[in-house]
Amino acid sequence: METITENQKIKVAKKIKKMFGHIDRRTIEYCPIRDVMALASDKWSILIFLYLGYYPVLRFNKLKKHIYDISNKVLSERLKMLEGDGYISRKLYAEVPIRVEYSLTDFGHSYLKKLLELAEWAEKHKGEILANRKDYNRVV
Amino acid sequence: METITENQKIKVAKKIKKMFGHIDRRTIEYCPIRDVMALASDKWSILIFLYLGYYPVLRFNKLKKHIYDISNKVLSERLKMLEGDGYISRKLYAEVPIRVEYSLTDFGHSYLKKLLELAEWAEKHKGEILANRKDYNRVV
DNA sequence: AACACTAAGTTACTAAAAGTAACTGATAAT
DNA sequence: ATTATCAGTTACTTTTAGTAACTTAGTGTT
Repeated sequence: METITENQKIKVAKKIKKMFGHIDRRTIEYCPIRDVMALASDKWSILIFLYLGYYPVLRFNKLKKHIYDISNKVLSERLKMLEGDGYISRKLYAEVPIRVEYSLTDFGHSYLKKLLELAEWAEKHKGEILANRKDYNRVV
Repeated sequence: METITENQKIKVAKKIKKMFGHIDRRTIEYCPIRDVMALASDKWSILIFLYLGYYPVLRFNKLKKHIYDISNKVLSERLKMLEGDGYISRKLYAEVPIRVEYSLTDFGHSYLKKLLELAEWAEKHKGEILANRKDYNRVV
């Protein structure tokens, strides 16, 4: 694992301070982490971002087939919310049967770029995690 | 918003492909996104990471006070899981009353570094999101 | 003409997860 | 003797997620 110096830890703490201002007040007033990330870092949202980053345009059922174990209900909800926050665009073709195409907006791509780095970290470190993973019902 | 070029989009798609191999098979076999991120990008986990990045050592009730609206139950569960996956270390002092200190491991700091970039993105773009946010019960 | 078929969801229902509030256990201070 | 502390746990309620059947409208099949 890449070692992290004390200096880097201090840098991170400063960044968090800068970002939050007075960190504790921010949680109560308005917290972008809670507001923005709750949707955008949701487990299903992440997969939607990644699949739409890989396949530029996907229809509802294609996306569902890729994620394979998401329900219509939740996929539909997440797509609406992600559309509502501007990450995703939805194009409706009034054909028969109906056709709907989903794709990332530029805003969505901007987010995905950052999200991907986190995903790459996960991919890189999955081995460590699985090796270390312990039953989390500790004794003491 | 920073514009994203078509070239950058293609780069992202390639990275995703590289990361997943054949993306669809991976979801069914073992997917680090699902496994790792489901815990580490959870809405409460994110706050735990950020507070432990800001305050290097926190006791249970202090952490709870900072996050302020997390329940004992969920905080306890998340801490166990994050400890189990190696992000967090837990030091128990058999004093009276009992004292337990939580802090990030180096592994946890390594993850936080990446997570922070995503959080900074959220902080930077929260205005746009709130301005664009639409009631997600669309009509058509 | 009657029937199944399609895509993109919605709906009613059940199961799982999260939130709430009271409780635990050992000790020290009042 | 009562109250307080800390780090949780437990039983119960509420919210969220998962399941499976249904919808809508036109097209192709029998």
